Amino acid sequence: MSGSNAVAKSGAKSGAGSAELVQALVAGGELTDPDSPRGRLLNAAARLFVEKGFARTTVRDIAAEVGILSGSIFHHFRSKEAILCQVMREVTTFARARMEQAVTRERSPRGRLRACILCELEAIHGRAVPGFTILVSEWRSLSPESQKQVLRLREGYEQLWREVLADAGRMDDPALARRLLQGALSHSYNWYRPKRQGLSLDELAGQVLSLFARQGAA
Amino acid sequence: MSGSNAVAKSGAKSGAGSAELVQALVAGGELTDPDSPRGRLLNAAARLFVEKGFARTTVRDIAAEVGILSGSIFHHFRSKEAILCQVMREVTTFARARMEQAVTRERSPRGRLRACILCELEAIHGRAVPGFTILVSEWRSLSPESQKQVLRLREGYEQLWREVLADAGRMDDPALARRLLQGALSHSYNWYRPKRQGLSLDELAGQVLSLFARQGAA
Amino acid sequence: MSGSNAVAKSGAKSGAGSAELVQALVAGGELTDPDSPRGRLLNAAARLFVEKGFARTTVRDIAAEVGILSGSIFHHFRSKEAILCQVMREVTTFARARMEQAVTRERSPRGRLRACILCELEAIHGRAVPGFTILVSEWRSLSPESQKQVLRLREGYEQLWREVLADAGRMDDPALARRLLQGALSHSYNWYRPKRQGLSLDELAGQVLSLFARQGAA
Amino acid sequence: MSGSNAVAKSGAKSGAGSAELVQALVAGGELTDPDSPRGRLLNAAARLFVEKGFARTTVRDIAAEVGILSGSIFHHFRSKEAILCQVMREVTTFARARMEQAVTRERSPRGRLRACILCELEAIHGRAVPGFTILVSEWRSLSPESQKQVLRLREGYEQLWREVLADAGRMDDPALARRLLQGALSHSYNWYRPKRQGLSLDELAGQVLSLFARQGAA
DNA sequence: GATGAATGAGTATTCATTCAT
DNA sequence: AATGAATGAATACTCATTCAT
Repeated sequence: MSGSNAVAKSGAKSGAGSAELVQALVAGGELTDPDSPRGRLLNAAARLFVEKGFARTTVRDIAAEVGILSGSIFHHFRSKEAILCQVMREVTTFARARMEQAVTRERSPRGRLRACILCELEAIHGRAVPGFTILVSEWRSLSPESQKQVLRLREGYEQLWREVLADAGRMDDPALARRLLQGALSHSYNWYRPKRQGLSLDELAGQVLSLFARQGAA
Repeated sequence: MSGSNAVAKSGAKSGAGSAELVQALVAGGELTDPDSPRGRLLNAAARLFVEKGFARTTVRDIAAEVGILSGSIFHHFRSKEAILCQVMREVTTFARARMEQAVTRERSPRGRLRACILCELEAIHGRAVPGFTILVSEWRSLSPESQKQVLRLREGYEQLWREVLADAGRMDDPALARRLLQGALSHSYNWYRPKRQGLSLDELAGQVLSLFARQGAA
Repeated sequence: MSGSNAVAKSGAKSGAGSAELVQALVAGGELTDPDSPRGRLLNAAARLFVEKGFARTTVRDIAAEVGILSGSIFHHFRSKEAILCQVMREVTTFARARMEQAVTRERSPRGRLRACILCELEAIHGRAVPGFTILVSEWRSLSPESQKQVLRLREGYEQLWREVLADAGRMDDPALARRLLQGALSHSYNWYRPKRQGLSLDELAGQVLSLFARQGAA
Repeated sequence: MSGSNAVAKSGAKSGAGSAELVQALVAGGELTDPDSPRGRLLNAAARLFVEKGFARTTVRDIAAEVGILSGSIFHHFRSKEAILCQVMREVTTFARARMEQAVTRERSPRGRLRACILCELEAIHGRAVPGFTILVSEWRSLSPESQKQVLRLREGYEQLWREVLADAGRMDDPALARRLLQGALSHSYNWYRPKRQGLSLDELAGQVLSLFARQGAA
């Protein structure tokens, strides 16, 4: 999903090396080459789904975005829903790989938790991986079968979160904490604007961390 | 919005007296009588918008739900969007009145915060006021003009939240705290099932409170 | 059809005495009393049909114009088309009576022709009888049966025109002349604006007369 | 607009060479090729608008006329009104080109006036260019913006008329004369039937000419 | 005579999808 | 792989008309 250029431009700390990560995943067959026609289609769709929502995005919109006609899309994807599904799969794959990388770099439990928070915030706000928010916002637009596919891929991502959370604090229930955190973070898409608030994502991550794990555990 | 029967059934602690609240608001012209044709339409629409989303709900669906034909809907509302707007207005009005009531009953700052959290959780999960979640999930389905109308009504609700938050703890930024909390709570619609988790809304409110304001401030 | 007030206000030469004419026709059962509910309905409908066209005028529009609800219209008329038909009948009846009156007053053939032209221009431009233009513009909105009814009433009006034309000039074919004249006059509804052109209807009648019967015959 | 076959069939004097004229205008991008799907749609729409009126013609009617389904129309035109607008534009373009051609052929002022009259009569009665009458009859069905577009194209046509009129007679006001003439001619659509009256369009043009410019000016 | 609610057939328009070229 | 035309079912919305109260 992630356009290599977008990654390059971001310059975010945990985004360093994202271009290489994409290349590796493409090479491993886990991601579609963002420079292929199919990859460009996925990127355009992801952007539009985020911007206007799945139902309000037409295949014509997507086609126009990459400069082809709507009919031609169906040479690449069986259906509009298949595009959404693939976007979600690739977003999930990439977000997971990226978070694993980020977590590995950190040594303290609290540092790892902070890395997870920042990673997800960056994903939500389109640093490196456009389309992450639709995993939540368009979940119901997916057929049950597609949902299962994506859930399988998502498993590891959530597992990692829970381990980091369990490790980081004295919370009784890491799964619950994850859920609350997920809601808090994904909702930030609706209000966070870096320019307007004069608050960087990194700072926001810090605030979230201190609010959720205030007593300095770990 | 809230059908008096739904309220009666809920039996939730802070829901006590909701039927009377609805009656008072209807009498004051702030709410549509849930037993009028228009009110039944609003209730049905709210339920469907929550369940399937605004875009995937057809006016036929709504009409069928109350046993009329689709064309007849436009005797009561100018457009499908006007229904969404009115649902949001009434949900907002009711949620605000209900939270004010609940907050008034509490004496300690922490008690008031807990009351707010519980109130919003109950709203989200359809105790007393079906349709609360679409304030977030379907916000973009509303035209800018309608958004302004709803925002004006929402103002007081958010103001109350910020006051309670500021009062309850040592958070530097009540507005930020509110936003994170709002995301965390509203996302619970996607995962919380009272039966499955063996966790009551009241208990969940407690958990949220302890996570967000752990060190026992206030 | 003709509102007595409109007539009173017009002050046009040949319009003098229109109020009395209306009263006489109402008394004779040929016209609906413009102050009765039915008459007000007909007047409102006539105005709207002229303004927006029959197809684009809804029964709601008509009802709203006289301050009742759309359903109530059907206590007065069987259908929307019945309103159009009745408007046309009354317009025709009145226009004919009015032209007979005007022609009688003139002594010269040319004077009578001029009176006819002025009469029709006044009818077209809503002096005294709103709705005259729809006799042409909405003719096709009428069912064949209704057309026949109106045609029967119109007969005498056209007969009078042809006599006056035959009498006034050396035209070989008064019927043809009438048709050309009718088109020329009725089209004036689309472009003639008394204010803008600084041309009174009376002057316009003069111009038309000199163009159609230039050599001063009669 | 004009199907080449229709032109070929007409055999009217001034219609000679109309097929070539259409071809030239199509080549110049001023007219849609009447054999393209879009052109067939325009032709069918023009005929139906003339026959039943714009409001009473459904897109289904138009689609059925060319053997497609109603939805497919919107592949070619943004809206029903866009079809009306394009019909009017093409009718105007063609009528103007045709009249210029006809006027050029004549040497005397009176001959040129007669050519204009005949040209417009032929246009009105569907010789060579179906849809001309809707320029008058459906003018109000057009949005103000579309009206402006058509008016711009019509400018030259009316300019030519006024020049020919000014040149042909001693009329004080060519613009007024044109308006009366336009009304007289366009109304002929409602009554002229070549078969019934035993009057050819050419003869009718002569009668109109002698009525409007009787004294043999020019 | 009027109301307000409902009907039901009809409207233009949208859009994912198909397919011959 | 792409095009352009078409499909066909669905969409929101309109409106003349009916009818119990």
